Amino acid sequence: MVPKAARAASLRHTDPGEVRLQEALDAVADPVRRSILRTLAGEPDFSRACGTFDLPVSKATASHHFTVLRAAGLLEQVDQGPRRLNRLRRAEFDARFPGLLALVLGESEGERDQAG
Amino acid sequence: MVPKAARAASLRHTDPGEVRLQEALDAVADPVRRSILRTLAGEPDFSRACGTFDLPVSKATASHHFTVLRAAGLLEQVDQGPRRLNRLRRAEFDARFPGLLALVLGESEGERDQAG
DNA sequence: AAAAGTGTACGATGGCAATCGAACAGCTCA
DNA sequence: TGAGCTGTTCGATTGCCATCGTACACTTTT
Repeated sequence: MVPKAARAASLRHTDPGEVRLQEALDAVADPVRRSILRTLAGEPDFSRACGTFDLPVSKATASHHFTVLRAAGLLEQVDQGPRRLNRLRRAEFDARFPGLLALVLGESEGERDQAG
Repeated sequence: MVPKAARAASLRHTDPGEVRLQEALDAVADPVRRSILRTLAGEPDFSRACGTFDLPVSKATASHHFTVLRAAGLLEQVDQGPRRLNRLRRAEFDARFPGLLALVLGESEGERDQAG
């Protein structure tokens, strides 16, 4: 039998070292994506599947955000059965863009409210 | 005669300490604005008027970008005759968002090319 | 096989920000 | 006062991105 095209085929990771500042800033400029990063930062690596995040958007939109974050070198994903587990690429990303991730993770709740 | 409403009336500066991360990232995520910041970083304070920047946009659009940067606490402007001189608020902004400005200023030409 | 659960792909839509030209407002100098 | 310069404001346009629902793909379990 022919090996299955494994769902993981769509899992292309970007080396943080090859990410341009433009892409990194675009990724991090979205509040939903920053929320994902913060949640991830508070949990052990690969302990959170995409569907376990409490996000104010649809499943399709959430999936899109995870794709953007992965493409920006901000997270690594591995498939585990039907789930896709996530890891924040702290060290690698910080090496490429020192301080940027720290700003996102340090963002307090008070600084977030008022949209706009 | 009634004192003129002085052109400077439109010059509202934002204290970098009160800028939210969302606003800072939005400001810095635009390539034209980053170009302004980099140019400014290479010149003495208040030595550059808005019109002296080599930007790929119209006068009206450039004016808009300066307004956004000022509102984000990234620059200080003073009127000198018909000109508006600019100063990069390095220390203040860096105190509020450590490392962010450094990333922008450190962005090399090669990293900028390829749009997208 | 079928059902239930997780996530992606696709096509369409809406809103917002960047952009522009033209008009306006100050300043300086003749 | 008028001309020339600098920069802002205004209204309109455009392009892009976040968003959505639906359909599909894969996995696990029954």
